[in-house]
Amino acid sequence: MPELPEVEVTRRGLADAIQGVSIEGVQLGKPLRWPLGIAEQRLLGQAVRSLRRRGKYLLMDLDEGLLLIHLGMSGSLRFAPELPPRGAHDHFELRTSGGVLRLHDPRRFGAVVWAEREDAGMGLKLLGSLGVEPLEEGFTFEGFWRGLQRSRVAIKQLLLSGKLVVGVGNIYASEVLFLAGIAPTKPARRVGRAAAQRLHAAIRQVLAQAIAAGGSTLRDFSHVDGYAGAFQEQASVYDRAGQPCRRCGGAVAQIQQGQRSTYYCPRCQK
DNA sequence: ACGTCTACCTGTCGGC
DNA sequence: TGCCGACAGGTAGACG
Repeated sequence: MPELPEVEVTRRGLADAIQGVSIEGVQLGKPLRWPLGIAEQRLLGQAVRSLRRRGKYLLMDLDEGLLLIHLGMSGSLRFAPELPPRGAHDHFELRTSGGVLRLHDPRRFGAVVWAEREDAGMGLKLLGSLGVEPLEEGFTFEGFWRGLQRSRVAIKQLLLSGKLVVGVGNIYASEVLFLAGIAPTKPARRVGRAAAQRLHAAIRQVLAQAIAAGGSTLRDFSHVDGYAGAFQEQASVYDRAGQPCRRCGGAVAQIQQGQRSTYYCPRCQK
């Protein structure tokens, strides 16, 4: 579920409501990817100051330190005055003065980790080597171009790695390469300047559009999968193996790259 | 430093 | 209907 757009949509949906609430209780379910890293007691009484995002991590600033929240493959967050009784896959919960924040994550690849600061200790470990934010000023074409030229890996895998630019997950990697007309297997350093410009623009465009679409379908957080459904109806190639390319009519191909599925149109992407 | 692979976990779906 | 393998939106950490 969560690539950058979903995480950002989640952030926007929660930020205003959660700002200023104070933590009154902490409930843990089964272990997530890492331990919380702080005694639960120390969170009690702390106020939530803001909710930010870095890559696919949510950063919840507290009076002391911050919580890094990652949704992994299957995580979703809800925040409401009251929630139904906790289920088998609800593995983290904060009871606050303004409602209950709950992480639902069946596969438990997600994480909630406390860090004293975002640029030290666990914060640095998790956030320190992330690439630039695709929707911020720092994502310049020249920087992107230099990054492409430094890498010999297939362009799809470079995008997915998050080392150059964060937030492009497995769905959007296929989608942006289709939009830019670049074969996913092409070594990054072999992508030409004009194609790189198309790709740079496609990344911004696709992610921004997805956020806008997610914002409209996920606004009330009652149907958690609303966004994924909406996006996949308009996907150009993702999960469309064998179906006609929307541009040329040829069959969409599916291959494996680094144990992940990639979809593309062999005729439109060179 | 770079590229590749493994591991973590549960649910779902297609084929037999 | 039931079982079984393949696969799923991520990424740190280990290894060569």
